[in-house]
Amino acid sequence: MAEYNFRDIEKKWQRYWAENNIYKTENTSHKKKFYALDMFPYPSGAGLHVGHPLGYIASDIVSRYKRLKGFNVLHPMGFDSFGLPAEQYAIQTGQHPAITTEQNIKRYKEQLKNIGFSYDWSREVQTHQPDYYRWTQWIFMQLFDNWYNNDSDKAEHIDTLISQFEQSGNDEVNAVCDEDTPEFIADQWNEWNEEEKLKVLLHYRLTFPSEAVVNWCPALGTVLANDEIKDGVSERGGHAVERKKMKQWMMRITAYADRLLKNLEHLDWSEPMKDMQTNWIGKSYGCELQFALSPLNSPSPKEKRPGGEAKTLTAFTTRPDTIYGVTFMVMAPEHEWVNELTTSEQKAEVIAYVEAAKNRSERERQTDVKSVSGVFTGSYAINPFNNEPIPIWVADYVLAGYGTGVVMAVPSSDNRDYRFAKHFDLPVTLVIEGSEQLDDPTELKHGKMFNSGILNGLNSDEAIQKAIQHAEENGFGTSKVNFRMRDAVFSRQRYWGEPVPAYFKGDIPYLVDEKDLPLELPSVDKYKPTKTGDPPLGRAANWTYNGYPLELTTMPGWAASSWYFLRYMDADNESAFADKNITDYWGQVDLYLGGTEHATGHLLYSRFWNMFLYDRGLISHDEPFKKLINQGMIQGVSSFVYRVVFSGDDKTMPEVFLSKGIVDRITKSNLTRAEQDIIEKILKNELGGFNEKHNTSWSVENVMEQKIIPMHIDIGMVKNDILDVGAFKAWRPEYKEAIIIPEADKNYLCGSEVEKMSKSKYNVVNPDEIIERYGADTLRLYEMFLGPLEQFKPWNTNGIDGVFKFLRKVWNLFHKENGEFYVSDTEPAKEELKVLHRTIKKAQEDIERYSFNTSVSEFMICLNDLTALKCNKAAILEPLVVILSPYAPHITEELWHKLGHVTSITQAEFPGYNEAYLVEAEHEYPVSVNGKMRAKLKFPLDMPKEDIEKQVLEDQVIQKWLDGKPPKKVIVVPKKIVNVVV
RNA sequence: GCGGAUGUGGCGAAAUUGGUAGACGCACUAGACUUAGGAUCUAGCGGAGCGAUCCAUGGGGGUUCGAGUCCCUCCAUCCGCACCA
Repeated sequence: MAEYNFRDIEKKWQRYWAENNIYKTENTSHKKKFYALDMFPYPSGAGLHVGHPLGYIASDIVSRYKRLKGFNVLHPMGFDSFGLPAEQYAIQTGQHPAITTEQNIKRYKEQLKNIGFSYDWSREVQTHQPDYYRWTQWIFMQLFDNWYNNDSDKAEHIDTLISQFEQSGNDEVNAVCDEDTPEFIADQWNEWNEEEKLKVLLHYRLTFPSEAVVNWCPALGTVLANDEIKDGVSERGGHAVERKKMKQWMMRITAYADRLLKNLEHLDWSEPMKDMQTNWIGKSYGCELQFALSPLNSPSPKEKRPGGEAKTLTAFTTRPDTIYGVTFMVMAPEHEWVNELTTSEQKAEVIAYVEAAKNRSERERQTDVKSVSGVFTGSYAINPFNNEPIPIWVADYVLAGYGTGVVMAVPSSDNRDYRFAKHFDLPVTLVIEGSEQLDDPTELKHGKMFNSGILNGLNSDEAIQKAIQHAEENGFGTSKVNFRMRDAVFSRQRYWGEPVPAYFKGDIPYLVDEKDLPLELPSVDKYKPTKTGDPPLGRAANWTYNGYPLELTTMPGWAASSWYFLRYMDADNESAFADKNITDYWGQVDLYLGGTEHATGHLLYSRFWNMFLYDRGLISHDEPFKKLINQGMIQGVSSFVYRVVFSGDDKTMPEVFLSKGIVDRITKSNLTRAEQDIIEKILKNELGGFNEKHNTSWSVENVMEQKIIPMHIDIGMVKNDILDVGAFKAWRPEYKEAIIIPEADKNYLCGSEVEKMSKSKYNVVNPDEIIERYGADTLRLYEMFLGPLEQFKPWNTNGIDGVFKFLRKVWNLFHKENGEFYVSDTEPAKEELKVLHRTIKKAQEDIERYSFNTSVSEFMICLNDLTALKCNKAAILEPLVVILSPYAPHITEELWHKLGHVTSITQAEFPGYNEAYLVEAEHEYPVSVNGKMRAKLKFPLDMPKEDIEKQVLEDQVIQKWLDGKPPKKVIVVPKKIVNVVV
């Protein structure tokens, strides 16, 4: 048999592609463009595992396919190279993070090149390089110099705002700004000095420094974004996170909340992904209602509050229709009026509660959502609809950061309010008809209102409208839209990130001059925070600008990744982040591939920045990613051994490992007497030796009394769940003398579990191993064959032989025993052409709908058919090689050249299929009676329905099933089925 | 709690608008060639039955001549958000 020597073939073509710049893409072309993009990786020290290339292979297939279809394809790759792991390594070793980062990048690139991707490496970006982050800093500066005008509904340069201030103050300015922005008139503005003016402008800038409550992670010494936290601990490392007030740079992403939401409609993204972003933005319609305050400690509405001023408490609600059901109000413990509204009698209790709430970490608050707690302030507010007094409480189920931090509690329709009312024995007023019949009235959300004054008889939706209208007319409420999304914190107390190009004169931030970009990372002696708690940049000597101190925090990870897709278009540009003509040519990313984990991080921030650049006329599309596909994660299959854990800290304890079967039976306590004897015998034996050597006196009883815990071990030591005991004992010095208790058949059985692939779980499968053994083409085909792209699936190599065999058979069909290439020049038979055109059609349709697994199957069927026909004709092979090339570029390139084509396959054309070969003159119809298949009959395709019906009814088999009865009707579906209805 | 997804042989999975369920591959069984090779080829492979045939797409119900596919309901698993008023 001829040898399919994938190693030589793959090396040969990878070199050829590189030397001849086969995949270099031009920025101008008469061809239509196609932009296929992968989410660029963070180059971690562990290298690529088999999960990473899944999406890369899919996008590479699409890229190669599109090239063959005559598109000018942009298919780049780069590295998101600022990040925490490199920094932590730097802290431990003192080595500059750039060194590790660049080593890792080198390794990643080697691995990527081995798989045979068709990237244009001349466009590579590395976000930690000054020539890249120079533009990240530049975009930051643009954001600083812009404000959001609600009237034009876009970002505008700050100068337009200043000129409005000069003419008419900020009364008529409709901008997105801070809540505490002062009101002023033109005269005031014009009298202010520069410092005062700049201070006011900070309320409007799209990026600005601010005192913000942030997620501070003491263990990492940095601030984390909400999406970097999972279950109250940091996503990386699982360290505790606490709430802390700190000076931070912020990004006014909330200005874009509405557009980020609305644009989702037009994006070709999966529904779950859109839902995730929709929920994250969390738009809710409702109104703010003002509740006048009663005099302290008095439920009477009549008297005026001491001090005269009629203060009101504002609450946000989505259900103003239930206003007559309000029986109390609740403020967040952090609310600024808590003190003021607390009566002297309640003071002690309230202060204690607020203190306790403050000290409760976010984590505790989150995990403990069930328990009800709160305290009465002693004050009352007035329901503006019926002038009833309502007691004001403080409770931590109300969040300070959402709405106004005050809730009008309607225990009859909100479950949390209901539980609160039950717990503190507060009244419940029903307002929706039918809720009186329920144990829990809050289960009925909508219906006809009653007990509700002016809203009586209306249904909920009408009542909401009426209530808002009533409140607006009487001046105690306005309709209001609320968002769950907050402004994004843009500061990290780290070294390994982009320096923020801003310096301070006193409190006022100024931008560095554009000509001084990039503002390069300074060198520091250590990568830790300073003794005074400043970020690492505080260690840099002369970290100043014109004598003023520069910002010490660096940018978060999402800064660089929010615009890298634009840099690929024009990666070497030194005078702009990218040339407008070029970004106009490439436009949107036509296909973006990456994981779901970026739904509320990267994919939201990059839409925000892109939209901002669009507003400023710097690019021509307001959405960066037209089509998004989320490839599923490839999980690892971890192996476990079961370790007996001795209580206490005795250094002389033996290491004992029990086989899985034994553990299972011990935990179910149905170990048979015989089995127990065997275990005890082995243990006794082994322990004897151990005791003798270490002069200890462990007994079988000692061991059997201990806890057993599963422990991850390297999957390389396990085959078919059976442990290689020798390898295990050699794995770690402490296991050299381990006592291994196997099953009755002398094998030690390991447990297994499907988990995320990670170094710490010892379950990482490296693609290099697969390539070494089967070749890159097999790896590519196999990853696609594994199942639907978007699905999560554990890695297993069980089926990889089938894919490898397929490639070898392709090879063998066109080679003699001695390895000589041979194809026949004879005209292909009709049957052979049919096989070919069916495959072209299927493969094309499958790629177009991103169903790569089915197209691999189609290739296999094609090969089986050709083998059966003994077809090795050049006229069949040539188009076949082209359609297979996106999947297995190396072997097909080799065959292409053997056919005598001198150029690379990239310049070939994807062949069209010919319907004529697919249409059969006769079609075999399954014939069913009442839906059950009973016979197969052949009819010419153009035979009229009536004739088919007639012949079907005359058929003996069908007559048998009709059993003499005449049929009610006959349904003929062309090219599908004939169904006789009795 | 809210939102979303998935459920088909021993396994990974096909079935594009309702139309022969299980394509293709793995594993397994038998045979051939060879003869101690993890090679290749041929055949079989959801369950029951000698068979015609019957039963099978998480469970139950419905629409239809016909349902893996559409509707209702329940169950299980996974993911996202989580006291958002």
